[in-house]
Amino acid sequence: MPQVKAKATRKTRIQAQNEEIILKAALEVFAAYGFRGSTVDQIASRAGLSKPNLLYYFRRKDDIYIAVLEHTLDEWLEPLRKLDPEGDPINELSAYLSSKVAASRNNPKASKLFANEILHGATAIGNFLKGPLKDLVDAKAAVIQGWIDAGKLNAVDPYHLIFAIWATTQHYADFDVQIRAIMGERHHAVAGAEPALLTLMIEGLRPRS
Amino acid sequence: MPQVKAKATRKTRIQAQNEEIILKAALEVFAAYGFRGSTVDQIASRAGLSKPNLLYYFRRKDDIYIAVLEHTLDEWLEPLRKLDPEGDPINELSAYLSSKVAASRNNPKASKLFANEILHGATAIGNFLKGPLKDLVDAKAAVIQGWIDAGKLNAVDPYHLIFAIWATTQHYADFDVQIRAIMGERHHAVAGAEPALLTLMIEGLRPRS
DNA sequence: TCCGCTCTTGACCATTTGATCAAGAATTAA
DNA sequence: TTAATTCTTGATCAAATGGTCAAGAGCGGA
Repeated sequence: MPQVKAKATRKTRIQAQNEEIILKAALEVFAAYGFRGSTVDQIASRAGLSKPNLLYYFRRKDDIYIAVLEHTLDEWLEPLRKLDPEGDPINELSAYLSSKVAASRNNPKASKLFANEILHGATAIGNFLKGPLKDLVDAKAAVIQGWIDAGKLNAVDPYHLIFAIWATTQHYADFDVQIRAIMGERHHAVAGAEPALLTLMIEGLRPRS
Repeated sequence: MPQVKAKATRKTRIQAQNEEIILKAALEVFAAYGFRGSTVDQIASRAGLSKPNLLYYFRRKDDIYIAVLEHTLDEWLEPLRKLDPEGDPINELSAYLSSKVAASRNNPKASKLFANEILHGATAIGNFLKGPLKDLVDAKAAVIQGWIDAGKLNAVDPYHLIFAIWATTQHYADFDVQIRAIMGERHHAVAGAEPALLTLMIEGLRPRS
């Protein structure tokens, strides 16, 4: 599997338009069935194009997949970037958690796409994980550690804290089928998730006397 | 995709032995590549059998998959079953979290298998989710709510609390590639996860004066 | 209008893969 | 030992699928 890589060419109007349609269709299909489980025909069909026509814009199935990932990686990092070292720790982390819950609700397909990719070894975004993502997490973990050292937060390993926020919030997108099976369709599970997670992570389970 | 269903027939020694070998091989392959991404040849090869021979024991690829799921579902529920209404709430929930962390470390393949299955719509275990799993979660959520009503726990929706424990602990199995990319191979991430998650969920982030 | 370039597609190909089958080898019960 | 049953596999099939190609349709700038 080739790695995500930047690419730039001039584009026709039709080109830009069709590529957008294709990427949208591909995100839906890849998110639902994974890379191996998706077929070029499926994507073409959902995009309203013939298979050869789709392959005119993206010569290989891999290329479509890479393009979809590229298209979504940046916005995925955005919430964490906003964590402000100057802000109030509790407020900042609450805001981060809230924005991740919102992302799971507003863009569950992106979450599922990444979950699939990572679950299967992250062959396409390995460099992204070890590069930009690691760098960002290292930086923000240092910020959190600073807050802890200043006595503004309980001592919780910053990396595991970040993982916990990722895990709990993305869970509502990735495992929605399980959540709906347990809570029923009508409970709007994601809506209740935000206050529950905020209370849990900020106040903890042990009652404050 | 057919549903998980019980089945009983008398078994030869060779039969029992080969079925065990096959299920072990199938778990490894399905966990790594998902249902669609795995091939019968792969499983047969890893089991040390020819493809027709494997298909002599399980007539369809679906049957192997179902059998692997069946084989793992029960033990997956076990930790939650042990949550004791008579015990101390903090101790009970700590023990549950710890046992889930241990499960992620000791049997990451089972975790990945389920993650894959649910991520793709849980077509094979839908009835399991809506039946036994939901029943168990409902029961244990009631227990937790009882603890909250008795003032022994902060008021956190029990369902979301259970989801949070699932999400955070299984994350270390399902997203291990991402965690290793960020923390490096040598950090033994899962080892550090347990104390971090315990502190986070029990004490919370806000310092207790 | 005209010409070159972009876009579209039906037909087709090669490979992969789930599944079958007949025939022979190994095992078991008498 | 023998006969029935179970187990094993090489050869093979049909369907699905990623990808190609040549030929024609459509578009845009001169």
